[in-house]
Amino acid sequence: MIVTILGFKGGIGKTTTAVHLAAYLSQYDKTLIVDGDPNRSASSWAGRGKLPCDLCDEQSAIKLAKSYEHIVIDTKARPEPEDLEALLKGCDKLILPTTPDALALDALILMLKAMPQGANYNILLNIVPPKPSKMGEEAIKFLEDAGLQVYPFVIRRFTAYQRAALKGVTVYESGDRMGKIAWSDYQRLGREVLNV
Amino acid sequence: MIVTILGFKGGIGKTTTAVHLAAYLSQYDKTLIVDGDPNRSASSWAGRGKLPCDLCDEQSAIKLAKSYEHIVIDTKARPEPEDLEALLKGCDKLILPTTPDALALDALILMLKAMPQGANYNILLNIVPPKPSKMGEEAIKFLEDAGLQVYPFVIRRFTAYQRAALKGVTVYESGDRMGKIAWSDYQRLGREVLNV
Amino acid sequence: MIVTILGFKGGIGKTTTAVHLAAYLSQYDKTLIVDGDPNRSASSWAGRGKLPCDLCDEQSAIKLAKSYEHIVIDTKARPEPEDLEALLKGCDKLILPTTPDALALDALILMLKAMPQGANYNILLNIVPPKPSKMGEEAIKFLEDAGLQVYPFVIRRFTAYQRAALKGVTVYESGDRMGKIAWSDYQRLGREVLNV
Amino acid sequence: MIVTILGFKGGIGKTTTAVHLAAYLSQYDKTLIVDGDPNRSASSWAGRGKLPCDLCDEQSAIKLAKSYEHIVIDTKARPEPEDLEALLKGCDKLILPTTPDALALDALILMLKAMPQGANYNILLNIVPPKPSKMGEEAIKFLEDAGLQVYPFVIRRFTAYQRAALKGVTVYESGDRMGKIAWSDYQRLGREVLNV
DNA sequence: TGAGTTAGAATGGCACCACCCGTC
DNA sequence: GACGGGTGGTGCCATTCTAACTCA
Repeated sequence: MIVTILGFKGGIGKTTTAVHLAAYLSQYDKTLIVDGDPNRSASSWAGRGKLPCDLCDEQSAIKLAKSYEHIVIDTKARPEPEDLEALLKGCDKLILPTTPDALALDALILMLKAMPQGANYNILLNIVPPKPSKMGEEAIKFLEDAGLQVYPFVIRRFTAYQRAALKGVTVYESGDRMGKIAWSDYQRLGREVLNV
Repeated sequence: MIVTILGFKGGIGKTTTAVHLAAYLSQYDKTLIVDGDPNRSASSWAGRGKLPCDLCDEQSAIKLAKSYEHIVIDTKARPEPEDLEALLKGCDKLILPTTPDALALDALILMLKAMPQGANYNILLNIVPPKPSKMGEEAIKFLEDAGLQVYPFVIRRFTAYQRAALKGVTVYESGDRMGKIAWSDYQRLGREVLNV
Repeated sequence: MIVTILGFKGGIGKTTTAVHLAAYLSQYDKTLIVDGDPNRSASSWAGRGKLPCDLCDEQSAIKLAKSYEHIVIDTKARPEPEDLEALLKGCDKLILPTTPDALALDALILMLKAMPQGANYNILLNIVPPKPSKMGEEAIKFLEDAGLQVYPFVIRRFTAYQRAALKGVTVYESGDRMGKIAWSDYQRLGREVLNV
Repeated sequence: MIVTILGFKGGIGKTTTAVHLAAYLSQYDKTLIVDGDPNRSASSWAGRGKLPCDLCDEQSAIKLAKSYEHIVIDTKARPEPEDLEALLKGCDKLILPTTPDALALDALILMLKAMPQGANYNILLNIVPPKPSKMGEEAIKFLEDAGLQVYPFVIRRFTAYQRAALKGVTVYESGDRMGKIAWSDYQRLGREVLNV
């Protein structure tokens, strides 16, 4: 399965999503992360420690692809509208992470106007403030009302992710107290992705 | 005074910084925000409500500039290295907001390698988690150790900013409980900017 | 019990009455709202949030009716006189909400001339201005003097109803400050309806 | 000038608007109210007292029209979409009163989808709660954001209107304490109508 | 008829409490 | 395991304005 993580702007946890989804998939089969981001964020993550899956850049991806069962592609931010069609064709599943704030949601809806009908994509609410806040549910409701496909669950905000990035590992292996709890969010996403 | 807000990646509160710094400056003199971001984030903010200062795009900026005492420029993310020199010459002060996480700091240091010596810039730690967390101080220490110019204070993370963006006003006028406290962070920044 | 809410003109709180009476009845038994209004007001209300009872249109009503203990029918405004007899036969109780202003009362009396003798109906004064105003009592006295069957209590006017409609819930669950007080009016109506 | 008052649902002050706008126009020229409402609300109003302008039904309107400078038409509620075009052609100005609650606004927007482009119409916020409430401004903002033509002022809610209807006169002549204040709202509307 | 008084509704402000993340 | 702090919810006070009553 080829999963593409697409971000329309920076700072919405695109790389974190790619790394942890790949980590989940690698529990079941050989998985490769393709770091297509100009910032090389995923490579920077992996370079600090040891991820449970392999990583390469876009150039090497074509050659390596045939050896892996699952491929997670971390694309560059702000794709041109003409790239959208090609991105959709080149993957089995397109995941669009976003933060639940107004500016990000606006930019997301603007970009999705160029999305072809019937595309196999899903919006993923990311970096959602902890429970007293209702931003996550409100954002899901807002996007659903706009007729968009949104995952009915969210990835919560935890400091553990930043600490994991610093160590170059996943939250599950970060040794952080909230690591297991944070990991459960990505287990939920992983189950959803594998069921399709 | 012309202040340029430069972001090397998205989601680090560039627009929030531009809007609130301009709001601070407008207390003392006529201030203009130039929205150079391709997402038109500042315009989107202002369009929802009423900001205490005027706003225009880059094209109109040249004509309007002479009528304003202070100009705050919200640039596009990920400038090309060759743009850096021009940006520095075109302003009195360059502010580079960043979040205190490892990935953002890495990208920032990477970009600052292309920065000319003696440039009049300052890094601003933004969206810093609340006090039990030491991320803000650690990031400041890390950047100072790397020989970079960092403001010795930070802008804290508050939900009030997102609510203010939704209403199209500054946190000070958002009526939010933490609005005044959040505003005090930008007062600190504003004082620092005006003293130079 | 089948309760029909009949309005002779728009804007007299017919849908609000149907929704809240159904919510009261659903505390005791399974209740269904039948949205017979061409504007689909009740459906619009329920579509915004979550009502404590089910809802269907007139076509589905026949099939669903047997599964419910109580049915509240929100009819279309301005029924033809020949529909009156059928409406009366098709329910256990007919409630005619009206506002306490002269124009609405005139139209109501005009319509009730076509009402058969001995019919099991009751007029409900709705959207009554707050207490310094005597419109509610005056309207009740006026209708009683005209020999009509009027409930001896009223439903007061509150902004909470509009906010509840916006949220798609009942006033009791709207979280509004006056919500509980407004709900007490419908509790009074509900008790009266169940006692018959 | 021929002004048509069109209501998509009942209870939104259509007749009150027709009567008071006609009263305003009759200060300057001979004015006729055409009572096209099946409830004969305007006739009921006039029948109780004395209005400063004449009144007739739709049948007599054609014959009487030539003797009057201004004609205000009170149409029936819930016009069929195919009537819209004819209504627009048959008048110089179309006024659509509405209350500022969510249900009425929804129904209004639904109806305006059938409105031809470039039509000379204006929405009038009517029966607006007194000042601590922000419903009036919010409704205006909501309708403007939807791209509709709304008058930038509102007609406030006053009990004086109901008392005036009972007496069969305008609020200005009702002797009510708030009568003059209420009348000023319709003066604002009348000036706007005559300027066009 | 006009002015002052009182009751009640609606918004906005502030203080208090519960919950949970994040550090020690 | 304990503490500090942000976030949301509830309840209370102040303000403004309508609507009715009373007095001159």
